[in-house]
Amino acid sequence: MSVVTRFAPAPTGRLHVGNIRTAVHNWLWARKNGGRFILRLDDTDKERSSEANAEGIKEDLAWLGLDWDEEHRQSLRFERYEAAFERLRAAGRVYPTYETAQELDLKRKVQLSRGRPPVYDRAALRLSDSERARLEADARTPHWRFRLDHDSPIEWDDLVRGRQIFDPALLSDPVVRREDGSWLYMLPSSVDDIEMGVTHVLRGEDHVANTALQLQMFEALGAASPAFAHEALLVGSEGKLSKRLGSLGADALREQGIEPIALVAKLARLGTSLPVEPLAEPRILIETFDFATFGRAPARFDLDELAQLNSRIVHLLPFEAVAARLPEGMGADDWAAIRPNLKTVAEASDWWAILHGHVESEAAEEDRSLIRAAAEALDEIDWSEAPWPQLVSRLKERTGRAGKALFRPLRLALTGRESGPEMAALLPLIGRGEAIARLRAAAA
RNA sequence: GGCCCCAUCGUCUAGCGGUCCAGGACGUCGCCCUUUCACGGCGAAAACACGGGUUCGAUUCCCGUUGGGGUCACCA
Repeated sequence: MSVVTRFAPAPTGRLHVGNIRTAVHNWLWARKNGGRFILRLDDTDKERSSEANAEGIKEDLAWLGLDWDEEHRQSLRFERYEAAFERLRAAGRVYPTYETAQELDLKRKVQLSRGRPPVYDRAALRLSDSERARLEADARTPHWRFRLDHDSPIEWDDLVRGRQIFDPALLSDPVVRREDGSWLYMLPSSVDDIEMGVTHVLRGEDHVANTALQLQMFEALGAASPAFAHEALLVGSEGKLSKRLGSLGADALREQGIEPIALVAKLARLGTSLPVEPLAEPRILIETFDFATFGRAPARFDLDELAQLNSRIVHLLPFEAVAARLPEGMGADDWAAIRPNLKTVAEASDWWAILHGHVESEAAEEDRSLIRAAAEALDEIDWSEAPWPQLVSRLKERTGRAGKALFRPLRLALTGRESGPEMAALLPLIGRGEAIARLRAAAA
C-alpha cells in the first residue's frame, strides 16, 4: 500500500512553527515511503480564509522545500460534502438542531458549574413534530449535527500515542453544517481523507477527540479509516504555550536569516529521540523518520537554539547553494573565507562591504606606532605568498607585541571590527593597496 | 470541573526490575588549534518531581500528590 499524507492548513494566516512541524512530518513520511504528499487548503470558513493567505502558505512551503504532489481546496468541493451529507441524513446519522449560539453557550456554562462535562444534551433529538414545526414557523433554520453512536467505545491504535479508547457519550454530537448551509471542518475533512485516499493522518494532539468523532464518520460513510498519529504540541521556551509561538511565522523567520533547511531540521527532530543535527539537505531526515522516536510530552521550541543550528548549517553550505543570494562579484573563495564566521547568509554582504568598500577606524593612542609599522611592513613583504604570517612576524620582531595586543589593533584598523573571519584569509582579499591605505588612515 | 496525555541533566531525549555511582545530542565550562575573536577538534560538569506501596531489589510496576499539556466552538 502506498502512503498518502496530507497537510491541511486553514488559510487564515501564514505558516508558523507549529504548523510547519506537522507539514514537515507529513512530508517526511510520504517521501520516506515514496508516497504522495497532498496540500489541502481547508477554506470552508469564508470569513477567516483569504486568497492572500493561501498564496502565502504555498510560498512558505515552497521556501521550506516541502514540495506537494496534489493541491485541493475545500471551497471547490462543496458538492462532495453535500452528497455525503445526504447519505448521512438518509441513514439518520445527521439531525437538525435549533439552539442559538447563546443558548448553547448558556447550557455549557450551567453544565460546567455543576461539574459536568459540557456535552451537547441532544435536546433536538427529543423534539416532537409539533415542536419542530413551531420552530420552523418561527423562522428558525436549523444547523445540523452528526449523531454519534453511543453503543460501543471508539478505539484506535495511534502511531505515537498507542491504544486510544474514547467513550462517545462524553463527546458532543459535532455540528457539521451551519444554518446558512456552510460546512464545518469535521465532515469535509473526513470526506476528503476518504476520497483522496489518505492513508496516514498525522496532526497535533489537539485533534485526538476529533479523531474519535471522525472514526465514526468514516464508518457511517462506509469507508475504511486511515491510520492516525497525534504528535504532542510545541510550547514556547518559557514552558507555557506562548502566543509568540503561534505568531512566529515562516516569513518572519526567513527575514531573520533562518535557512529553510535549518527550520526543517530543527522541527523534524525536536521532541524525538533523534539528535537535532546541522544538515545541509533533508535526505538524512527522510531516511531516519520514525514514529517510534516521537515523545508524548510537549517539547519546547527555543528560537535561540534555532539560531545556533542555523549558523552551524550556514558554515556547511556550499557556494553553489548560496551564490544567488550573495553580493555581485563574490566568488567561491570569498565565500569560503567568510562563511565560518557567519550567523546568516545575509551577513556575507556585510563582510563583502568590509572587504571592498570603505572602512573607517581610528587606532587607539597606544596602538598608533604599531599600525604605522604595519603599513611600512606591508610595503616590504612578498604579497604573492601568504602575506599575513609575514606581516605578523615582522611586526612581532619590530614591536615586541604578540597575541591579542598585536592582533586586535590590526584587525580593527583593517576591518573596523573586533571579530571576524581569520585575518590570514581576509588580508589577501582586501588587497595590498587598500590595506596600506586603511592602516595609514587609522594611524593618522 | 469531566475526560485524555505527560513527568530522567538548563533543553530534546535513551532507559521497557538487577547490565545505571543512568547513555546520546544541543547548550554551558575547560583544553587544543589559530602568534587575536570566531570556526574547528578534544574533554568535563550536569538529571531519575514528591509520598506511599509491590518486590530480595525500583529510574523502570501500582496508587496518590504536585506540576505541565490537550480537549469539551454554528474555529480548524
